[in-house]
This record gives sequence, C-alpha cells and structure tokens, in this order.
Amino acid sequence: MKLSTKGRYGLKAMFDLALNDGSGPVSLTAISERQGISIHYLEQLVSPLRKAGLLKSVRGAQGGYLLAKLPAEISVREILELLEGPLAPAACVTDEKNSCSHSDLCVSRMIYDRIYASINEVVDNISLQDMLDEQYRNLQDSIPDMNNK
Amino acid sequence: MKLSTKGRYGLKAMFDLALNDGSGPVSLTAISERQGISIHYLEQLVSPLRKAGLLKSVRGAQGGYLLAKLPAEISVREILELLEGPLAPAACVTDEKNSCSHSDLCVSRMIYDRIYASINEVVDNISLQDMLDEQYRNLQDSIPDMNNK
DNA sequence: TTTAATCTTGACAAATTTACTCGGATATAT
DNA sequence: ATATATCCGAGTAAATTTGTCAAGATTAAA
Repeated sequence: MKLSTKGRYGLKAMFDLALNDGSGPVSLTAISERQGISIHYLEQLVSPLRKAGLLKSVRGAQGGYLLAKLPAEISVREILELLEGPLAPAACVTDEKNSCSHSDLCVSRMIYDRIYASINEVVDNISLQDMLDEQYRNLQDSIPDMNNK
Repeated sequence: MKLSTKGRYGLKAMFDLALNDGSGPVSLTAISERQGISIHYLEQLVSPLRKAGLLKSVRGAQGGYLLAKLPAEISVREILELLEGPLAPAACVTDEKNSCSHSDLCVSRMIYDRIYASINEVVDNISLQDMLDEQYRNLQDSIPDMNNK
C-alpha cells in the first residue's frame, strides 16, 4: 500500500516548481540538485505531467519547466494519479471491465470503494498552493525569534 | 498504491471463516475451494493471523481454523495491517527512525499523514461482523421476490 | 552560425518485491 | 495405521520498481 518513488518524487518536483513559480523556467538540473533525484529519472516523471497539461516546458539554453496553471489550480490528486494511476487499494475498484464477476455482491469491494473515496477526499482538497501555505507556516514556526517579545 | 494479494486474499479468507463461524474448524482445503486460492499460499496468510491471535487452529484430521474472537471484535484494519504492514502511503509516516531528516518541515509528509489517517478511519470502523451484515443486505437485495406484493 | 544547454524518446538493466510452489515434519480423528 | 490436517522453511519465476544510458531534436545566447 505504498506510493512508489514515481509519485513521491513527482510530488516533490511539482512542489519545487511551485516554490519557484513566477521566476522563469526551472531546469531539471536545479530540481535534481535541490531534491536529490537523478536528472534522468526526473525526466521520466516530468514527461506525463507535461503531456497532461500540468507543466509547460521551455526548450533550449536557460530552458526548463514551469507550472502550466496556478498552484491553487493543481491538486495533489492530479499529480499522484498521473504518476501512480488511480489511488485505489485494488484494481477492481476502477477497472472498466468488472474483472470481479460478483462485484455487486462483493463485500471486500465495498471496503476498497470506501478506502478509495477517503483517499480521494484528502488529495482532492490539497492543492500546491495549500502546500506552499503549509510550508510557510512551518518555516515561521521554526524561527524561534518570531515569537520573542 | 495497491494492496497485495496477501491482504486481499487474507481478508477473503477471514471473511470466509466469519461466514462459517460457529460450525467448527474450517480447513484450508475448504477455503481454498470456495475462494480459489491455493492451499499452500493460504498457509502463508493464515500463519501470521494465528500468531497474532485472530485465529485459532486445530491440527489433525477434521481440523482447521476458527476465529479466535467474535466477528464484531475483529477489524479489517487488524487483518490488513498484519498482512500488509501499516496502510501508509509512504514509509516515513510510520518509520521509527525518521529516515526523512526534515520530517518536521516536510510538507509531503503532512499529506501522507493525512492519507494514512483517513484510510485508518475507514478500516478501523469496519469489522467482520459489519461485512457479514453487508453481505446479508446484498443477498436480500438480489432476491427480487422479496420486494413483491 | 556556432555552441551549449536543455528537452525528448526509447531502450535497457539491476534490484526488489510479489506471488506463489514445494518438501517434509508434526498432530489427531477415525 | 491411515487419512487428513496444520505447520515451517526454502526456493523460485514473474512482475514491478527504480533507475541508467545513448542519441537526437530544439532552442537561446554568444
């Protein structure tokens, strides 16, 4: 029941891009150094995100990647789902073909449906902007002087 | 983000045992035939469930397995967690050692925490008895005559 | 125009995990 | 005894994950 590195690294990369939103294209080299992910592997992650319209790319020297929308308009669900597929605990929940013939009567299936819904409820309601806000709060809390008199 | 067959088959096996609760030991052979899971594989699943005290075993001829508690006292969480480990989307959520050094400041971690909590909220509150109840409702609904005048 | 940086694609491969199978030992009802 | 079970540890083939690598296309800047 773990996310793969694809999802986790992809989310980190998108968050990195959100942090640098508005400062021009960000190269994979820069993301690679900040986040500790190999450039070649990053390329794999970024490709589907671009094709899905979450990212824009700028080729050539000084090129890189940019968010294609505002951070508030990109949800964690979009990102994770693109890289991981549906965040469902079992394939039968999202399979077109009801591979499980007794799907209507399957009690396990009901459980997986509920887990799926609850995961989506969380990730649907967190945007990159929410992550930025959270990051900002964390940074404030970590500076003791801010609470001094 | 999928459960493995260990968790899924294990849950099916436990549900099968719940359906037959009170009718003496159920052999793995019987479960195997009903659920379509190989006996040898079932042995692997059942072993940790027994060691954790969810199941009792009766060895020898006419032996088999029994629920060690009432269906209402066994949650889906216990079952899945025993077979899958913590139902967390990333290891950092449950790792003793904070493998992720910036755990306090990590915004991704916050997301994984929330997903973990929401999954547990679901599986904590479904017991084998709830599954039996659901199964009963499903069976009623599938009998059209029951709603005839 | 040339150079350098970067994106883009696809193939490939090591490492890990999953999903089992198999053999044999032990226990017990009949 | 014998058939029927659980128990236990190894072993293994397939799939997935987690990358690496090479070659080419595209573009910005000198």
